[in-house]
Parts: sequence; C-alpha cells; structure tokens
Amino acid sequence: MLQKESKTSMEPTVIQAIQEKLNLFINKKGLRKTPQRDAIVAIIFSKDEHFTAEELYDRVRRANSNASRATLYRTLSLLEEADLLHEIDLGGDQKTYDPNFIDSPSHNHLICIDCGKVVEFEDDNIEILNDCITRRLGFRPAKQSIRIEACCETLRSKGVCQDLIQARLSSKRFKK
Amino acid sequence: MLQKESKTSMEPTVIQAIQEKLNLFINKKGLRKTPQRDAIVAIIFSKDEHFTAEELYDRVRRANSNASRATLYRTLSLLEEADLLHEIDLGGDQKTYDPNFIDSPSHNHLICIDCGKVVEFEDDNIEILNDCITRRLGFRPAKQSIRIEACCETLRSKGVCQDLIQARLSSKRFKK
DNA sequence: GTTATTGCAAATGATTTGCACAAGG
DNA sequence: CCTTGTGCAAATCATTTGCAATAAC
Repeated sequence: MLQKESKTSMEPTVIQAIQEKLNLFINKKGLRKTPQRDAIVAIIFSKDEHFTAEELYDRVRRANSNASRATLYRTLSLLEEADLLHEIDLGGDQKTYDPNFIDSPSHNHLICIDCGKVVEFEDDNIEILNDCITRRLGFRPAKQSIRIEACCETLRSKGVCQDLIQARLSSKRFKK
Repeated sequence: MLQKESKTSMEPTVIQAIQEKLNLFINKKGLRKTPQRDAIVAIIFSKDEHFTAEELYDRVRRANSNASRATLYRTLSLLEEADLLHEIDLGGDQKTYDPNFIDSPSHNHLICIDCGKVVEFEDDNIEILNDCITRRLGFRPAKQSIRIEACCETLRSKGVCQDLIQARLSSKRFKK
C-alpha cells in the first residue's frame, strides 16, 4: 500500500504539460484555446489540494486571473470530460474536485470524521478485489472509488489534533 | 461474497419494527411520534429500492399520505440521524437514499455505466482490507463505502440489455 | 398547557443558461 | 469571417427555513 506524499506545489513544467494535454483534447473537439482556460488549469494544478468550485474561484480572483464564475464552471466540466480532473465525493454539499488523478490514476480517499482531513492512498489488493467482484457480478470493470470514513487516532490518544484546530478555524466544512 | 437478493416488498411486521426503532430514538431525544413520520417510514421500507427525495414524495402522494415536502425532508434527516436510512452516492445530482442498511449494515454498490442498474453486494475481504488500510494510515475504522462503476456484459454480449431499455423509458437518471 | 411538528411560501445557494459582445483560428 | 468562448445577469432546482397554526404528550 502506498500513501501519497503531499506536495505543496507543482512545477511549471508539469502545468505546461497539462495545458498541452488540454489543448490536444480541445483541438480534437474543434474547440479553442483561451487564456482563461489556461489560467484556470495553471491555478488548479499549482497545488495538489482538493477544492470546490467556489474555493477555486477565490484562488482565481486572488491570482488576478479574470475568469468569471460561468467560465470557471464550464472549464471544470471540460477538464472532467478530458479526464484531467475528477469529481470526488467527500460527503459535503458542494462538489469537490481532485487534481491528482493524472499522477495517481487509481487512488482512493480516507476522510477523517473528526478533523475533516483527507488522506489519499493506493492499494493493489483492493484494486484486484474490486476487479474480481465486478466480474463475478457479471460486469466489466470500469472505475472504482472507495471512500473510507475514519476517526482520528491523534485526537483520541493525545486529546488534540492540529488538523481539527485548523479545520475549525478556517474550513467551510466544519462550521461549529 | 454475497450478492443481495432483491425483495419486491417488505412485510408489515418489518415496517412496524422499524417504526418502533424510530419511536425509541424519538423518545430518547424528547421528540414526538407523528402520523406523518410513521407514514413516510412505512412507504420507504415497503420496498428495498433506492430513491431520491422527489421520488419518495411521489410515492407519498400516491399513497394519499399527506405529508408535505418540508416534513418529508425533515423526516429523511431524522431517519439518517437515527441510522435507519443512509444517503448513498450514485453519482447523480440529487441525493439518493438506501433503505437496506438495516438488513445489510455494510453493503456496497456497483453502478452500471450503461444501464444505470445498481447492484448491492457484500464482501468480507474488502471489509478486512479496508480495516487494515485505515489502521495503517493511523486512523480508527468507522465506515467505508465502495462505489464500483462497471459496464454491462449483457449489453456487450447480447447487444441488448433489458435494464437499459427500461432505464431509457422511465428513469430520470438517463435523459437521452 | 407547553413544546415539538406541520405546511406553506419564501429564501438559499450552488450550478446552469440565454444572450450580446469579444476573440480564437 | 465564422464559430466558439466569455461575462453578465437571470433562471433553475433541490433543499432549507421562518412563521403561524396544529397537535403530541
């Protein structure tokens, strides 16, 4: 089993590579390359963090990239269609997007019930098992997503969890 | 691995048992038993089908049980809180509810990409694996949900899939 | 009686859409 | 040019909420 290392930022070259992938997709579909789309891609893939549309919109504005909400939503759909971005289910009310499927095409998520922390992981055994189950049920495997909800051991043993404190202070996920 | 048999209806006794469970929860919380709540519970657990709030509202109206949309939504929340009903992620835009967690507390879902059919299954191996992964990541297991998306072999091999035809005719999930 | 529940209609809030103007190719 | 993309503001639509009337207990 491999737990993903959290990168804080991605190199410009990586971003350019993704922009080129998008352009390839765009050309194939007879669509057009625009500065807004490139800017949104650059902002999304400058971090490996999950985000909601609204969080992304904040980042776009802070970067002084002028792309409207409408364009942002349309670009999110486009990126999903191009398979560069995945929608994931973290249980919230807003849709959450995960930019890490390019690097790790088949990772899954563990969500901490206490602090909201999301840990990404890959596991070959689960992959294989999912595959077996799918075939046994008479289907052909396509995609699988596992969401594990769990409790924070840090909180339980030490009485404190740094993530929890941060979450309560800043996140929209915890409003208590 | 066990694939759930699909029941078409549940016996009245089962429904009464669930109503009593709800009443227990209601008493403990200092809340009140009402005919609307009982009616909604009876309708939900008369089938083992997944449903959206709006689909349930249709069933409520057809049964001439007068409960408003507001009451219905509030009752859905209550049932979730009482752990009698689970929200599941079938990928749609509306929330989907699954009434089968009382009978099978830890089942998972396979969703057919082609026809939208949802198959429930349980698998001990996956349970164990999830448990291991959770602990290895430093958390304590709480809940896990697996969503497998797959392609219909019936459609692939026979060129037709009865579920697909039905889905196209009736479902709101497929609008093509 | 006191407090929770209901139903209605209005509010919310994320996402989508129509349309006129801008801008890729 | 021709067609696609953008930004704005308005529309959507599931879900939530405030409030006065109603009903548990």
